[in-house]
Amino acid sequence: MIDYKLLEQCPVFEGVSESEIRNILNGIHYQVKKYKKGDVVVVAGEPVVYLFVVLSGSVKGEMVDYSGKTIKIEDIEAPRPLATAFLFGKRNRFPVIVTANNEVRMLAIHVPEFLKLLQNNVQVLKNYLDSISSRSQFLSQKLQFLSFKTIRGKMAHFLLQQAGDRLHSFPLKSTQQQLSELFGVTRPSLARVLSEMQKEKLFAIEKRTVTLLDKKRLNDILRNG
Amino acid sequence: MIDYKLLEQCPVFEGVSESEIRNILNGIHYQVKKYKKGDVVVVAGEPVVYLFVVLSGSVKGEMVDYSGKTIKIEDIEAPRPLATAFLFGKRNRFPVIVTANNEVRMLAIHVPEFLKLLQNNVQVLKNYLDSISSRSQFLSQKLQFLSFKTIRGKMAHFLLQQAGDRLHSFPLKSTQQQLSELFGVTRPSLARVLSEMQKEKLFAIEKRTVTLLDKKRLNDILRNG
DNA sequence: CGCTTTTTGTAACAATTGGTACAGATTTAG
DNA sequence: CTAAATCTGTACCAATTGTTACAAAAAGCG
Repeated sequence: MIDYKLLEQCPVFEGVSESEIRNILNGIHYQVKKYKKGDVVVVAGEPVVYLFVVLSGSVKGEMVDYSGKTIKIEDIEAPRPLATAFLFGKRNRFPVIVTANNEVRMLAIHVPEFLKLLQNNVQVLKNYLDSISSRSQFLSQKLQFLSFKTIRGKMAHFLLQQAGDRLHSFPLKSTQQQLSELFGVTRPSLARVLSEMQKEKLFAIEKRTVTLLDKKRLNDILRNG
Repeated sequence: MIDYKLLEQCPVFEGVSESEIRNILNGIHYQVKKYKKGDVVVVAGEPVVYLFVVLSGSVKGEMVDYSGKTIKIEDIEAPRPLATAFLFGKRNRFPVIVTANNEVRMLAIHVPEFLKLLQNNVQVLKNYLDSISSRSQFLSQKLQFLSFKTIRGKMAHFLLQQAGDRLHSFPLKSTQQQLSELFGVTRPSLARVLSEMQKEKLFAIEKRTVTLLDKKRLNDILRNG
């Protein structure tokens, strides 16, 4: 049996009532697949032909390197869906190998059937579009961030973005350690750059409060490094 | 008048015949907006409420920095659509300011209307899903690529990916210059690393043909740098 | 308040990459 | 085939970041 109540929590079915979900699923073809602990659900590189939703239990996604070793990426528990960003598009193949952590049941909807579902239910369509769009927008912002090569550039970008409409001063929520992880650099390297930039009167940090002193030059850094 | 024939070339309407496009558009509300050279079509940060498609003329997208200066990002000519990745999702705001390069006519479909269109026409739905999914997949791959910090890491990743199932040898399509741009590094830096890695017998390049000599160590580089 | 833990500032040296320049090799165009 | 254009290999030094280590400052806690 399918726990329709639980599926209300699934991003794809968000805002759809238990009874509606029941109706929706009755209108299309789907399967419930069962896996035992250790079973391979999908292999990396395999084309995505089903929308999988974990109904009970949990699975793990692992990257496979070229020598065959695997590194765990994430756990996916009920009622989350699998690889929603890879149902369509040119490279619609699983980026990871998925295996069952324990006794697992999965809802499997064939992609053409899912397309029908999208056409028959606006809420699901909106959910799905929001989901993959948000992901894309997140990636896009992340990428923009990484496009600044120097720590100076990342810091200038970060500060100007945080400042936003606030005039010059705003509180800094994260520690140097957290910031350095966000930037993907080491903590001492970040501290050194912070120190240099403050000596140059670009900004001042006092008691976790940032005051921008020279927005013009901070902007120049974004362009010229 | 709308040039329906031209819209066949638009990614959103790909595979849909001229007459069908006419029918589709007759079934929904839309506007044709006109702009003169220099007119601002949308401002960066503004919520995206219309799907815009350039019907004639061209527009340009520009980034606005924090001091108000703009940098041109791209030109969009008929019959291309605008900001398709930002119609939905949490941050559905224009990332750029769009202004007309010349006399421009734009097809403007309100997002709720576009949702109807997606429900009424499978081909358009598939086109749109493919389009934003491909974009997301592209960004994802780009990010994974950038996650390798050293040139060695990027090179190892690139070679192993290119190799794929091919055993050890494969032709190198791009020049060092192109590769260095893909990696976001300078050409001499790439050449130096290539030279070092070949001295270490990791691989050999001869006449644009790559031969992998030590896949095991290339994999180690991916993990440990 | 006093103690512990976390955060920050800083230094010295190593590793990596960038910038620039130039000569030889290769490819392309005519 | 020859000349021009492009690509490649390499060297040198500057700039940036990583690594490791340690002490001072700040924050959290009983």
